Amino acid sequence: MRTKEGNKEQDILKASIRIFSRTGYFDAKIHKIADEAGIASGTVYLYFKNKEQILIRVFELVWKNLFIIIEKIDLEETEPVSKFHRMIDSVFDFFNADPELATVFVNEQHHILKNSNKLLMSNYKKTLMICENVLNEGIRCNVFNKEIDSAVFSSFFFGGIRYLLQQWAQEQKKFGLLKIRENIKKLVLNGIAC
Amino acid sequence: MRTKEGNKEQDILKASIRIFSRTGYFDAKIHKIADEAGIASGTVYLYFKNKEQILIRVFELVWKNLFIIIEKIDLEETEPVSKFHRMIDSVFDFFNADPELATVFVNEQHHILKNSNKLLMSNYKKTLMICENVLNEGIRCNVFNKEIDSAVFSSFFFGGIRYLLQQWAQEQKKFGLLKIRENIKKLVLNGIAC
DNA sequence: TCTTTTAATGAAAAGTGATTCATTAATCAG
DNA sequence: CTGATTAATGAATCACTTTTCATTAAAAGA
Repeated sequence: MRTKEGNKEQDILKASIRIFSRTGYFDAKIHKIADEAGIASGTVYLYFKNKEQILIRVFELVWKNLFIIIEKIDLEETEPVSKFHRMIDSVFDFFNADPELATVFVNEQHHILKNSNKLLMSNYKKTLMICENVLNEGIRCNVFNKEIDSAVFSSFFFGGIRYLLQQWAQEQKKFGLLKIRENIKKLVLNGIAC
Repeated sequence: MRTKEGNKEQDILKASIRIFSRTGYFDAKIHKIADEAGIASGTVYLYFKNKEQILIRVFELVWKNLFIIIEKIDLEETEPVSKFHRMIDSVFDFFNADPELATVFVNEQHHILKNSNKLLMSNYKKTLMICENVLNEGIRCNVFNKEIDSAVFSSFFFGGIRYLLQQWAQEQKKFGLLKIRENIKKLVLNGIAC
């Protein structure tokens, strides 16, 4: 019998991320993705049920990886402030390694949240929960301000990082991610007031 | 001759915001928008060249209004910190008045930035510029931290607010916008560290 | 080598929804 | 009341993409 050569599923995912980041999900045509992956358009359907499943798969993988990263840090560190530092560093490292993935992650999130699947949402929520807990831990230990609401903080924080990543990945890339990272840490920990 | 009754352009815009916020731009069908506006689908094309122009119009109006609001404050206040407070308050007030608009604004921004038009971009950039200048002013007056990069700050700040608005407008609405607003001010000005 | 089995292809079908435009409705001026 | 003018309609068209599937290609085992 004929055997599969290479890993077409991987190829399709990689090609999709490239095309999605360039044109956005809805302007991304299966035909283009297939071209980019070096296969025929019909072949895509041997590996994915439909176009939407490709996007869902991308997000599944992202949130699975983010969860693994964040959970590891949560278990390894004890101090809320150290957790905070390492979590930011590693999220930035993760996206730094793949700017196109960052763009897709940022831009298509709302589409995903509508048509969410359970596996994905579970990792998404678990990850956000860990972050919220870090803040609550810090408040208990008296290293974080009692008056900050952890839910509001998490949303603001994630949203801010999302947008910065978008800016960085999409066009400018003027400022390095390292500088961004340090600025955020400073801003969040100490505020902007002198 | 027959005369126009009511303001169908307004009706279409209002209906579009409702439909866009509910389903997202790409799943929003002209047919549905027409239904919601109480007109026939063909009528939409008497007022807008195509579907995309409706979305662009929505963003034009938002950024025009935001610019007016922000510029007014910038001219009226002298103190960077007071500017900061009033700007946040009024942006929140603006979206508080129309949660559906907030959702569209947050979710479809990336689509707009791709197919941008000049008028829109001009107000968008001018508004962001004012905000960046407020920070720079503050740094000069020694009320804001010298080590914060104003471009990074602006992006983070806007992104954070965008995401919070989305969370608030879309589903939960558990936390009131007022509480969110105060939390953000505190967080940004003083950070989370004790 | 020949058969079997699975992989891959890409032309064509099916579906979709944006947009057009011939037609109808309403209003006004004379 | 009639003709002229503009507004509105919505069925039909058109453009376009996803998805299917009959066909072909490649590999493995006999």
